[in-house]
Amino acid sequence: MFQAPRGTSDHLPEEQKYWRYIESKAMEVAARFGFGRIDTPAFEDSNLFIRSVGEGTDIVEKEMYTFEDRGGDSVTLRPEGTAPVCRAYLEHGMHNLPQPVRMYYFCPVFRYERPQAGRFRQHHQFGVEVLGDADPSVDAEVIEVAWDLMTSLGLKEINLLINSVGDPECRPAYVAKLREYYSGHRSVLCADCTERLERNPLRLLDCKVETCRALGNDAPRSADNLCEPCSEHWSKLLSYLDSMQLPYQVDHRMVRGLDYYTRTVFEVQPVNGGGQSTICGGGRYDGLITELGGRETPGIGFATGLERLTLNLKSGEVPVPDEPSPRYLVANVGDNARLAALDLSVRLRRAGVGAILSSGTRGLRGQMRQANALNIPYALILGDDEIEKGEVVVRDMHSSIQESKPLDEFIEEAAKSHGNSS
RNA sequence: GCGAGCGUAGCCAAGUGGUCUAAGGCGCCUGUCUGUGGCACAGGAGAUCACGGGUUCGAAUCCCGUCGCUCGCCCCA
Repeated sequence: MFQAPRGTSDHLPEEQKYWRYIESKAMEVAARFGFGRIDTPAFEDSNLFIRSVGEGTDIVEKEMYTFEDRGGDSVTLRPEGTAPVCRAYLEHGMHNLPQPVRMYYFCPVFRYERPQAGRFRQHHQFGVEVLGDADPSVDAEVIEVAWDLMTSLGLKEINLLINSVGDPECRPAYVAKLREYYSGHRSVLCADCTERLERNPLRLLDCKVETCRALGNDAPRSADNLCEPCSEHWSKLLSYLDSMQLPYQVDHRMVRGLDYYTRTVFEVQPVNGGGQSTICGGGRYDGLITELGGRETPGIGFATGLERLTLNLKSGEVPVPDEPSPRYLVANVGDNARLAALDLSVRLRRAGVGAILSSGTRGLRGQMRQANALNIPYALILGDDEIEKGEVVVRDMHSSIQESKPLDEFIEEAAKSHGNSS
């Protein structure tokens, strides 16, 4: 038997209500904030991601689905959503549009990782990007989009964490300072952190080993070591967030794994989250567009994982509306009735009304059971008697009240009311 | 990539070497109710016990490998 590849999963019809729910809320929020949808290819030139995400990152080093196509070009299944959007911005000359350009996307993303709860090799993201405006009010707006989405989804017990990681002006000095601080405590660092000290000192801050955590408390803080412009950006952002009354917490330990982030970074995490709990992450990337060969263009965005959101909706017992069932099930008894039932269901559908033909190989009893199991509000019954009189029995499955109606009259009424039916 | 646990019908599961031609529950189908659902009762279908190999007179049960899932690390949505 075949099974879905490791780390991938099927989203069965019974799961779809969560996806529809998230998609509809996200599109609603995006529309409210003036974002336009963009869809980009599932794969891109490999160099796009190597350049943007960063050569030293785990994503590029060991997680990309990279292969040579039949023409000999190296292509990569999209491991994140921001770089393709930036590529599209450049390719289509969007700097000629009114700035900033606000876009959102839904897309699958692919990373070759070890699967775990909340971590997959193919997962799906909703993300937004704002390109062409460096003002901290844009940061505040994007953070508001993220928070607005989380709260409109009905998620509770979540934290909004923000930090500033500076820019190429001030970050090197900060990293050096950090390295110096930790070097003084080399003897108590865990093995991983000793390694990190050389490769990526920022990562020392979010180590989970107790002794390293303790050191992190007194470590130099990024937000205290910003250059003048970054510092001004940071303090303005904080004042905007305050006036917007967003319940943020500054987290000096938060660093993010993609090289392109500058200044503002933020995440949304469940209060009682485990290892892979971040449900939303993003930040500013003012250097990314130039890295991809464009003129200097600031940008900021975030992405959320639909699978993780779904997990949180379920564990938080957030009520999610059911997918609508068809309004009618057409039951039938006897061979003549089967044809008449087929005809009736066709006429209803062509009139825009949801109807399914029940399996006539079952008895009426079985067909009623089916209507009940499928949560269909009305059963229509056709038998020899009804056909002879040109009528149909309409049974309200909720109240169990049923009545005979002339067939044509019924179809006309059904067609008329389908717009405002439940 | 590292460490650990797990894998019995669509789902949840009992069973830890012979009594397993594998219990029970949910769901599905049928009947009681010959043209009427939700309840109840009865019956039925559905499992090469993840896959492959080994040990043994005998394996769902022990051993090895593979695949997959889960948890922690790493990383991230």
